[in-house]
Order: sequence, then C-alpha cells, then structure tokens
Amino acid sequence: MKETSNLPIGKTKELGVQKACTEFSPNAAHLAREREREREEEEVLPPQKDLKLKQFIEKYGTGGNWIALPHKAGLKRCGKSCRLRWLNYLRPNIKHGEFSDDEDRIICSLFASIGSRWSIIAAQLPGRTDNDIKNYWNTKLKKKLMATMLPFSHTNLITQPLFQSSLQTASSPSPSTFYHSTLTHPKPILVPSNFLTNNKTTTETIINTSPHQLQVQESNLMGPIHHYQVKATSSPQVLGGDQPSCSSSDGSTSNNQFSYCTGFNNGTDQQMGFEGYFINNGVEEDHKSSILGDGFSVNYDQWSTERQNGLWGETQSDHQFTLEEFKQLVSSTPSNGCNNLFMDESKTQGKLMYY
DNA sequence: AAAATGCCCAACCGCCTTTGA
DNA sequence: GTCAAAGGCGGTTGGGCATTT
Repeated sequence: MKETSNLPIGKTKELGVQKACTEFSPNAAHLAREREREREEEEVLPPQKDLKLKQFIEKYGTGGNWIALPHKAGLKRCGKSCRLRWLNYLRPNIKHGEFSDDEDRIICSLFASIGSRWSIIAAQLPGRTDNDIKNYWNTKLKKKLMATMLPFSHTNLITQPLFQSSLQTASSPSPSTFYHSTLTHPKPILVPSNFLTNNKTTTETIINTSPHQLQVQESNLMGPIHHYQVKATSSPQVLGGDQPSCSSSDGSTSNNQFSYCTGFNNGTDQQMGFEGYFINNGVEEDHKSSILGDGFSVNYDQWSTERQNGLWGETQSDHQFTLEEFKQLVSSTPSNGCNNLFMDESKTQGKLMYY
C-alpha cells in the first residue's frame, strides 16, 4: 500500500464533510459560536486536527457518542467523520503498507467464506481496517486472483464475476461456493456441497466420484486458489440423490468443459471445499429443470437466465431474485441440509444471492 | 517537457441494520 | 413500539502520483 497515511483529516474531501454535516443547533447564539470556532478551526492545520482528535479520544475516550465528540473536542467535524478518521487512521496499531501473502490468503479465504463482510475480515487481520481491506480487495487482490485464473480461461472469461459467496450462518455450516467458469453461458450442474467437502477435494476425488469421464488438469497456481480444469469426455449426469432431469439428448458432449476452483485450501484441501461446477453444451436448451444435489431442483431456464443476465455479468441486467421468486424456484430442499444455493441471511429485502 | 491517462486509496455518501433508552 | 445514535456496507469520488503518449 502506498504510504499516504500522512494525509490530514479531510484533506481530500473536507468540503464534502462540512457540507454533509449539519450544524448542531439553529439558534443564533449557537451559530455565532460556531462561526467563531470555525475561524479558530481554520487556523488549526490538518495534522493538528488529527492530533487534537487523537489526544481527545485518548484522554476521554469516545464516550460512546460520536455525534457529541467533535463538539466536545472542539473540532468542526461531524461525528461520523471523526469516527471514520479514528477507526481508519488514528487509532493505535493501525498497520499501513503492503499486505503480506498470509494476509492475502486470509482475506481471500474469508471472502470466499463470508463474502464482503469487511469488518469481520478486518477483525482477523490486526491493524487492518475494513476500508483498507475493501480497497485492497477492489484494487489489487481481485485483479491478482483474476490474473491467476486467466491462464485457464478461454477468451470469454473477462466479463464474468470471479466468484460469489455468502455469509455462512451458524446453523448452516455449508461452505460457500467459489465459482469460476470459463464458459460463456455456464449451465450449472451442482453437486451436493458435501460431495467434496466431506472428501478431499483433490483431483482424484473429482475423477473418482464424477459421473463424467474427466480429464483433469491441476494447476500449480500461485496464491491460495487450488484450480483444476476439467474436461468431460462423456455425457453428463447429475450428481446426487434423485435421478437427474437433465441429460444430453444427442450425447455429443465431447467438447464439454468444466472449470472450477476449490476454495482456498490453505494447504489442507478441505478448508473451503468445493460445491459446484459448470458445464456447457451438456444440457439441452429446452430442459426445464436441473437437480441440485438431493432433490434440490430449480427451474433450469430461470436459473440459467439469471446466471446469464444478472450474475454472470454478460449483460447489465441487475435483476436479483426476490425471496418469493426464489421459493418458487426451489421445489425442495436437500435432506442433508446441504445445497448449493445459499441465502445470505445478512441481506434483507428478500434478495437471493447465488453461491 | 507537457499533457493525457490510469491507478491507488482515503474518505464521503446514502442507505441499511443494530442497539439501547 | 418508537426513536436516535452508532455502526456497517457497497458504491463512489477526487487528489496525488506514476506512467504513457
């Protein structure tokens, strides 16, 4: 990370802060005092503002009331701004500078596990702030991972999101899925999440348990991702309990290709597991449903449409399922409690996210 | 050398949820 | 139940800097 930590508070967006923060009181006397303080404030150089805030908090604490704090500290800041400045920059033990490989791994692993819960991720990285991690993820780490995967991609990879993930709830310990597809319009055949997580997510496992005849290439990627490219050489079948409702009518699946990533294995191959992979050309366009694991079915057309339109980024459609839509799609849940669709319970408004 | 461009990142915005009185 | 404040988040902005043209 670039060492820009000497930026004084509000240097870049101070006007915005001032604009956003309302006056504390509308009465004239108060406004006069405000103007007076504003004049005083003008004379305080930015680093001194930081110092002022820091010293005040170190001396008196936040008092559990950020709104009142700048008032008490004699700063013309809104409480939220002070809080942000304190949390992201001023508080002790804030770490600046490059992220280590270990930190990369932790971030990737947690992101794959719980999604963009930056504060939770930050809690695992002492000295790092959620904002810092978010920025790092958005500007560097995501690209780094993308670059890591590109050697395995075909030409149409770029517009697809790298992965989706979700918060795991305590009651549903299924690991999130780390999706990666090289396909233009991936047609998902999803395996029960315990398919691999209960086993070693190794190449051998996939080969041995897959209904396909697979040729697997294992990569020696840098970074935390264990990546395989799987090429199907036989007709696809759906894995899991009930009989699949999708198959290839012509059986011409010689060019079927799968691509998936395991989670971030941290050397164990088991930490995140792997829950799904995709197939193209393996399912007829007119198939209406696909079995997801043990009887977990979804209207295939809707599924794939959403995949293509909303989640795979190939159009700009921003549609997400509502809860009701989702319920309509899901005809049953797997008996083992493992499935490949996870509700992100941290999200509200009935929106569904795919994992 | 100067202008244009792209990248990085601290910080802001607006919205939402959580918490506590 | 209601309200205010705190806290959290994704998306975004814009200044600073490096690189390219």
